[in-house]
Amino acid sequence: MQNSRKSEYQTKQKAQVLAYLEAHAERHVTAAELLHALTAQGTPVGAATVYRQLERLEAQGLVRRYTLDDRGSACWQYGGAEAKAGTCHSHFHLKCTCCGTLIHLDCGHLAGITEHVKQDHGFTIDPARTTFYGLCNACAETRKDAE
Amino acid sequence: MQNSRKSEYQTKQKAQVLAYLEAHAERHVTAAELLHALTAQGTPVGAATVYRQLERLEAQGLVRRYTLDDRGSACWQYGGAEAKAGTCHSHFHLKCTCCGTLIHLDCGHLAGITEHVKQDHGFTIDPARTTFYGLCNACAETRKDAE
DNA sequence: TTGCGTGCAAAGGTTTTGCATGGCA
DNA sequence: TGCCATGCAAAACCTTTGCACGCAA
Repeated sequence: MQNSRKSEYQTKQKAQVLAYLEAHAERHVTAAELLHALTAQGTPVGAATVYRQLERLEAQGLVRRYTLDDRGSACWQYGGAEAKAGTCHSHFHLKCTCCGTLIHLDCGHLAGITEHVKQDHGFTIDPARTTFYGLCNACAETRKDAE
Repeated sequence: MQNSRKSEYQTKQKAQVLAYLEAHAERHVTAAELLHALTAQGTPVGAATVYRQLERLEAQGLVRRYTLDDRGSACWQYGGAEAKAGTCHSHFHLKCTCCGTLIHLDCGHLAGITEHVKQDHGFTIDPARTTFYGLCNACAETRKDAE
């Protein structure tokens, strides 16, 4: 494996995609949304290019790809500095199934889970892939009122 | 909201789909596999019917729908008696990203997670939706050798 | 100038939907 | 008999791929 990477061009489209993901780092973004938003911005980017850029960004570890079990549409989220530094490997993520917010959870209690499961259950959890689904405070309240 | 459900017919196709899911309860089954297997069995079922049955079974809580982030293909797994009895709500699931095995994890230590996160982080985890991804013992060994 | 990145269009696959027919109650 | 479920086919949808052109280095 080599760290050296082939010459990579700096294009407007690449900058646009990355900029949008960065600007909405707290949310997950679908390919369709990205496509539509860039078009609305007056800097339309082809679908193929969007997917290719996302694929590359994912390979570089700058964004993470999620798959909501709604339909077959995937979504991406900017991990940026954290993902680059690799700090996200040591904690878990909470994702609200209602509003889609992703919460980074740095907590010693939670960190012990990985060890516990490995020791007692013989299963190596991959925190980078594991996400807790549930309801955030705001959505829990809203739903409580609704029911 | 009514608990009474409309009259539901008992058809061969429904029995076939459920039987196959039950017979492979330890695995996740894709729609394509289900379709192919039933055809091979000599009891072919239309694609539309398979999807409609899966949708219904999911609504009834008998099977769970997963989405592997590989491609846009979903997969289902029988939860059966456990899902019916609702016991799966109190524990978490471990899923091997390598072989796809699903492990039910009943553990007091893990059960405390939900409470802890709710208390300290204001987030209500839904164990029924949350799955830990990682490597099971077998796959961890295999991968260790490979690398 | 070189060759990577882009755009368009077409292909690929999965899942959904409409409509006429068949089968369960 | 009445109505639900099925099957077929077509559509919708997301994503990938091929190829020629444009643009960054």
